[in-house]
Amino acid sequence: MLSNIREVADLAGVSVATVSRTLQQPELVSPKTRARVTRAIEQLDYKPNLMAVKFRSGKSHNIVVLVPTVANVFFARVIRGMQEAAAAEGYSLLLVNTMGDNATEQNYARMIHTSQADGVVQLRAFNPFNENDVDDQGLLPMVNACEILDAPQCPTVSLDNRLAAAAMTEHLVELGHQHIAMIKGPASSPLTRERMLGFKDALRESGLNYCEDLMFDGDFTLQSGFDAADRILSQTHPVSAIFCENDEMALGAISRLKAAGLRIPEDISVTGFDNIAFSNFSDPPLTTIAQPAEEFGETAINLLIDVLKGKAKRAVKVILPYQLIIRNSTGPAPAQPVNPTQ
Amino acid sequence: MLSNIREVADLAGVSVATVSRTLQQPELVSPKTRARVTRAIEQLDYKPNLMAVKFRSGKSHNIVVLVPTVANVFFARVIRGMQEAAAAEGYSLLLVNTMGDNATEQNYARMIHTSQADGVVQLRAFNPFNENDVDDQGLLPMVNACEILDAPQCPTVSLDNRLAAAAMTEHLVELGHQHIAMIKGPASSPLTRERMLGFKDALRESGLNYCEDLMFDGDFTLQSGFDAADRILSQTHPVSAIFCENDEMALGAISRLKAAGLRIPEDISVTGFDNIAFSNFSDPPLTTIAQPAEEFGETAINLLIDVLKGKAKRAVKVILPYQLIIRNSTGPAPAQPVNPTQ
DNA sequence: AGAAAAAATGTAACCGATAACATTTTCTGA
DNA sequence: TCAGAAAATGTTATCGGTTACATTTTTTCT
Repeated sequence: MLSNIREVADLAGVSVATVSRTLQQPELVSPKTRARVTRAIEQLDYKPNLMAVKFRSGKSHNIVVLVPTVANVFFARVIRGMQEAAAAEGYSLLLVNTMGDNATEQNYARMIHTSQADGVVQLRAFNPFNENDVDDQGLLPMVNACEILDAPQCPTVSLDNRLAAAAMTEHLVELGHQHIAMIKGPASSPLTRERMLGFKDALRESGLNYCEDLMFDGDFTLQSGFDAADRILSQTHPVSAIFCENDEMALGAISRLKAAGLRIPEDISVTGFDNIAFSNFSDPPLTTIAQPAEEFGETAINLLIDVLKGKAKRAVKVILPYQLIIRNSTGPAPAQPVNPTQ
Repeated sequence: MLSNIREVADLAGVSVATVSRTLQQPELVSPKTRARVTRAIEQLDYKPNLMAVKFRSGKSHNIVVLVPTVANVFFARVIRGMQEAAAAEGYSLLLVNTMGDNATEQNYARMIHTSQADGVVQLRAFNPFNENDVDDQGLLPMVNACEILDAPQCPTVSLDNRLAAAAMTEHLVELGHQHIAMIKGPASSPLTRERMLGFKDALRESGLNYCEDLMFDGDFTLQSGFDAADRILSQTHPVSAIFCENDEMALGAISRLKAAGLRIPEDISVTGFDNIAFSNFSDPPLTTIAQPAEEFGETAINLLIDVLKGKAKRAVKVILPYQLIIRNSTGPAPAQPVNPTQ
């Protein structure tokens, strides 16, 4: 059924080497034999066994992608970008849903040691490798995307989250907001820390006080945004705006705020981060920070391939641009901020 | 750096076969030698080269997953289910974003011929194989999930879309709706046809007329739902409810309807399909059909592994249950249906 | 104890391609 | 025309495991 290179060689009346060359370096084969071989290949519908090629070459042309969860809309876009870049270079993606589990990540990163994959793209700021895994250039076969992992041995593609968060905060401050709550991502995510720092930066620059009581925990899901808004409503500090660390939490929060009869943005402003498709169709459409998600994926893959090909001499850090998208979930601060216990 | 089986054999003072057996069928090796080998493996930190194993065994333990687009929230959940089932059985997923392109799908399905993958999970109703690809049981190394592909040679896991659509329609009819528009998916999707048939079934049973003019095309994206609603608003037939073939289009439609000043469900009811997370946090929360997305993925993978292991004697068709989830996007039909040109 | 059976281990072919090296063929130029 | 260079092609070891088969060791039973 499946023919191999020997059958092709026999049918074409040449040696296996000639068949291999016809496929790999056709310029080394004379036109006539090349034609004979090509015809034999077609006749037998020969397809090289890529497992054999990969085994022999020691290159699997597979890339492990460690994603906290594919259910996240932003990551879905990043993955799409990776897909395309990888396909263009002849690489396949082995997608792993890590659910944020370090042990799982280390497990899968080990696929490199078993030659199942050549490299890893990590979407979380966790390093599943150790010093022994660096190559001759001193680089890890890994690229870190979206979140910043403090590993000098690997290229990173990210966004200046601190600056972006500051820009968003300034937008709120300009609208007159003085009581801004924040719904954060999990504490384990450096992204959360960066965005919080940007938030603080902007408050300080504006002469506003940072209030620890107005920081609420979330986990980037709709439900967690909903729950955090619930907690915001049941505490005593005044609040006129909520800065959410991603769009999903913002949409969840809006859902809860509306259920409480609050109008957005008249009573309270809400902002997101990521600019997922839903944020443009919500009521109201969400003010958010656009990230070039597909480009994140694309860049990550290309950087990794550079490392794998030994083209990268040192770990570059790529910072992609963000964009503040102002829609209708933010408006002028109300005369009287929301404060349920008043 | 990376040690191979021969080094382990040398260190343990046994033959390579014994090392291999220690790993594959330990019961064939005496406890003492097994211990010696195990110690050598640890000392050398030996990891079998899985590319070699896969090549030799002819089984890649890879599964190609053809997804129209990972950006679709429903598919993201299905993929998560597949991930887990695959990992549990030692398989890896090669995810391919086909963007609905037949040529791309055939290309990637070909990974089976090049021994890069053992099987395919197809989330679209397109068969990238031909009759030659069936195994000795007469089965294709493929499982069809979500949409029903009319291929008797491959297992299918789906939902009774026709029945579910009918149930949803009945719900609207019971609320008194007599002018129901439908926003469909792409005509190329059999799912669209099934849901439309269910819609028609229910109308007929209720003695209502089916009106071709109230069928609108979409492509399962938010934007297409928005656009379709726009078209609904600019035509002349009265409409009191819109049945959308998925949640994303429903949310897009709601966005457009609200922009026109319509209240949901007081002026017009809207329904979705899939029960994605967003549908529970929208304003209003969406009445929809819940599908067990993760279970789809899980079942698909398990069926495929059965086929690959030769355990499946014939192509089974699994029908998973749906559930009508009634939220606040549907309500009693208004006295006067929406009809902008009136 | 010794033969037969069972268990443990070893030897080496093999999977399918690649590529180093060897050999043959074709081309070039005096 | 013929030596030498260049081009084309062939031969074969090799990648790292698995496994059929051969051989050796241990156990069992009379």
